[in-house]
Amino acid sequence: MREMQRQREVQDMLRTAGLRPTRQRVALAELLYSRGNRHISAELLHEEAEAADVPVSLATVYNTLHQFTEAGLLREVAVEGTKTYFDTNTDDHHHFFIEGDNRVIDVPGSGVSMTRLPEAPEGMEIVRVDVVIRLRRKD
Amino acid sequence: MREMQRQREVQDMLRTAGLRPTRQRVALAELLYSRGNRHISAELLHEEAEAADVPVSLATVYNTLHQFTEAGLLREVAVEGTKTYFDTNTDDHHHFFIEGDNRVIDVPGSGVSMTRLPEAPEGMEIVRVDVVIRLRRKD
DNA sequence: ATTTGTGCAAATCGTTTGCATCTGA
DNA sequence: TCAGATGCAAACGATTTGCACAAAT
Repeated sequence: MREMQRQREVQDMLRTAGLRPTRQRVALAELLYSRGNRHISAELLHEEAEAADVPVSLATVYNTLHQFTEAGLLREVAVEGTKTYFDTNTDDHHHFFIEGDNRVIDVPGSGVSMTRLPEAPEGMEIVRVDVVIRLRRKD
Repeated sequence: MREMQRQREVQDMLRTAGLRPTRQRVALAELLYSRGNRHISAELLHEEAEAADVPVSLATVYNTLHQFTEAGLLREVAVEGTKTYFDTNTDDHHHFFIEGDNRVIDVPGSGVSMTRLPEAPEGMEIVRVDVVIRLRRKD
């Protein structure tokens, strides 16, 4: 069935990234990548895993998210606040952040463009430019 | 002397913002605003206060920073990482973030400009746009 | 006098770490 | 076999909170 098919894909993805496809990693990867782009916190992913009958410790969820990030399968989103979000979309793109319900969503298409990026200071190079558009519910 | 002059200015600033000019708040405001624009963490401000012989508890530093922020005297800078930075420059401007030494600095002038800001999703309005340019030391 | 702010210590939250135990190649 | 992964619980750092005390109007 479809289930096994997806597992194999995920395993290959992990192997390609140089990560052993363990039970937990495969399960987490499936949760992450089987529903389009997501912006998820460690805690929420942990809950989803439990709900899906995949017992994983929170520590392992953190380890896994960081490994995926280093392997280029995820991207950390720098939003203010204490929580860290991981984005399954690693392409160059920007984010809306909804104050209040603390949700992160992608800016569709290339809705932002920058003209005149400033020069990096002496001896520095630009790693990435993050744009976060803070939103509030209109009342 | 100059010292008292500055105190009065700061007291007025606080009163105008609707905050009682208490000993601690005046002292913290002086530290914040007497040396040009700063990007400072609660912990560092606390240390500076101690060093300046103004005993303030860390809790009060946090309270004060948040009150100043609500009053529009400060702006929280959304950089990833656990620590929160407060910026004494509340104008519209963007930031460099130096990975490694976790420093935040202002992008000078209006070195960045955005064309085509995306529309806010239905029922939402844009509060602010934060741009963080991540830098790494060139090797 | 009344309201508002402060200090302290304990509590909380998200995240990381140490280490003994398991598991996949 | 055995390097590498996992789970657990304890450790951690930053921030917050509750409450008795102190200071500002």
